[in-house]
Amino acid sequence: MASATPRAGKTLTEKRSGGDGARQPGMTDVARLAGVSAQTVSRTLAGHPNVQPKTRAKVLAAVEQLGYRKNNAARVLSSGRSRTIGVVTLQTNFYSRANLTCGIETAAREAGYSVSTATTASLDTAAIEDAMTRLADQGVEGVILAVPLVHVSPRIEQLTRSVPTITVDGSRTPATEVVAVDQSLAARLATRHLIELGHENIWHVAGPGEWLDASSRCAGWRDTLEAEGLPVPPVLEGDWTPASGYRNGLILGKIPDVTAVFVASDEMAFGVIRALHELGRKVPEDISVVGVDDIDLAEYCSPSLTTVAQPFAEMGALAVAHLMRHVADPDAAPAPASVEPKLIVRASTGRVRGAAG
Amino acid sequence: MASATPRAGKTLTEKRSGGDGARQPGMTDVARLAGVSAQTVSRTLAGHPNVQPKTRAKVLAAVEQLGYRKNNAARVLSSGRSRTIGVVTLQTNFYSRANLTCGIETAAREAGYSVSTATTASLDTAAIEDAMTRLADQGVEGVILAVPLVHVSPRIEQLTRSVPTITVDGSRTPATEVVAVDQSLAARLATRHLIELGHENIWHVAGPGEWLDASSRCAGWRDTLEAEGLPVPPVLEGDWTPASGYRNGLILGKIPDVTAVFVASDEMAFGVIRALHELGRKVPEDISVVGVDDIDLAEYCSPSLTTVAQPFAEMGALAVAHLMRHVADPDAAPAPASVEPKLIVRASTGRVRGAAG
DNA sequence: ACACAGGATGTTATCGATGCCAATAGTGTG
DNA sequence: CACACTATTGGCATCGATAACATCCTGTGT
Repeated sequence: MASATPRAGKTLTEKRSGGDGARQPGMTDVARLAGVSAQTVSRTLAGHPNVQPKTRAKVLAAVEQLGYRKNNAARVLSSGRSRTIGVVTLQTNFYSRANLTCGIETAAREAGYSVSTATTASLDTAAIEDAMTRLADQGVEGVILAVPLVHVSPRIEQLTRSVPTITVDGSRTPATEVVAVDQSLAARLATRHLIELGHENIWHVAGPGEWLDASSRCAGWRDTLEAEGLPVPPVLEGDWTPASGYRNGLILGKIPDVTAVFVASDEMAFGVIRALHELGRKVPEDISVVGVDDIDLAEYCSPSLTTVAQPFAEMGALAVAHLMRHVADPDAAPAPASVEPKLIVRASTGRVRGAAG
Repeated sequence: MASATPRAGKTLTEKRSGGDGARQPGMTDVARLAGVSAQTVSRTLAGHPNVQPKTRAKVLAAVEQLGYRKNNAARVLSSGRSRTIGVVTLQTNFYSRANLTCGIETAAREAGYSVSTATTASLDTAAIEDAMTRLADQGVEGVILAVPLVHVSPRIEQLTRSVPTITVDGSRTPATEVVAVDQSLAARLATRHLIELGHENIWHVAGPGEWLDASSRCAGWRDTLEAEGLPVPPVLEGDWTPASGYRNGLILGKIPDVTAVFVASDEMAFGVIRALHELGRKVPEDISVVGVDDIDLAEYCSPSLTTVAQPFAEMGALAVAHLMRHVADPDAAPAPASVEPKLIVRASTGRVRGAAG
């Protein structure tokens, strides 16, 4: 009986052959063709310095000829490094998400890393745990948590301890660095702008309270008003959608004294403006509106939207940079980074009616 | 001399220990603790039926106790299946991209697959080749090409042959299935709607000519006009951005006879409307505007935008379904799928002025 | 009661690349 | 001219899980 060994060899062949007998060439195949050892092939491909140009050329030629491609799984298994980072985002198609992941992807690629995404439908601790677990199981070297964490569950805590994690615009966990836009500053810029235009009754349509950036913006708005000795009206809360902005706009438009609104996102601001329009209150003549994000459309609605721009792409790059540093040296001290937002004045804000020119 | 073997053992330990001596438990550790073989652990975790409940329980308990997690790289290497699919998209933050990837991610997860993304900055053949190569090197089992391919280079051809590929809304390659929205229908719906409102001079602001969906929409618009015996005005071309819509809107607004415009995307439509507004031409009283996409904001601008909705999320799911089928049976005959868009009438279109009521 | 089918579990080889160490070749110095 | 030293290259074990094969054990039919 030609039992175990030969049979295993045959099995191998069958496994690889997708039906046509061809097999992906391996490093050994390349090595044989080039007349060197597999090890030398590995070194050549890894860009190791100590390889003679002549040898390198031979190897590269063989690689070319066979159409050889490195097997990623094997490389990962053997080296223990996956060269992949994971990104956790919300499933919603917010402008910010699209831009952020874009910046992350680009920066990661430049650092020689791949990106694996895991989205979560909700801010549920369980859902986020699940997303992070999926990434961890995939063997990512680090994770960028682009969701606003409210509670940090023990499980998440544990995960962030075993996998370097950077939180973007979220709450800070003990083991996590945070890269964030200074949301409080964004709110102050917007509110101050309105105050400078003479407004004294400035309302706020906020994002969901569970979101850190929503509450930061709210706080920034409140602080600015209080610092100026202006009244702080009740907060209206939306869910980031234009529809929620619209609903709140309908409420706002019926309140006589309101002359300005700081809305926590451009999308909601669109809804607010729409509602005000329907109620016959003109923007900016009757009411000034400021948004946050500077989405592409902000400049092209009527009136064009005054807003606070957030450098999403740069944030993505920054997050990757921090993550790389953290991956390289897990013991490095966390260095939270914050990026400054920028006020962009357009046509949706104006001097309060009747105010001194 | 305790030479080679022991030393290698030590190396291992050092490699794993991230400084604290703890090591990720492996399958053998679990097996030892549960008092079974590694194979049984594997079977249990793979949900293999032939495992006694008692044994399964022991294994699961051991897994739990050690906090064991399967090593993905090892699994992939040994099984030859990565359970990962790749998605190639453009870096631009178009609404469609965000929604599509969302649908893909969700569907993939439900099918037990992970998603790895690769974005390309341009439609360059080289850039797309690069993105696909990155994914292929990562060992994805299939690829969803969510970019509109113009030319299919030999290299891409070759890649699609070795990796099951589904193209979304792109041109059809020999080895590729296509899942697409019927863009021509979208254009016909929009154009017919305008015709029914009495418009006879219907212009079109198209997307970039290299994009298949742009040219399909353009063709659908042209065909409909010709079928009705209406004049076919010159095509204005934009680049999907609101800014390009604005530029074309400025041109359109100065042409006296124009009473309706079919714009190839909502974002451009916003720009067009904005320009018309600035020129003092009212929408829809003077000019009716129809967009395509039904972005979230379409309903909340003034006037709310009549548009043709595209079921992006469903398309993503459909693409994944087709890909899974293709991965399971690479020899299956391609079955192109097409999804129907839906006209959504809002306030940016109206009867042509002076037309019979 | 015995043989046999079939379920449950263990054993072995292997996936493909890399890290460490050994071996060899080539260079410079006293 | 010998020795030390370094630049190159090869050999071996190994990462952790799985497929195929071998084995053992239990229940059932005649």
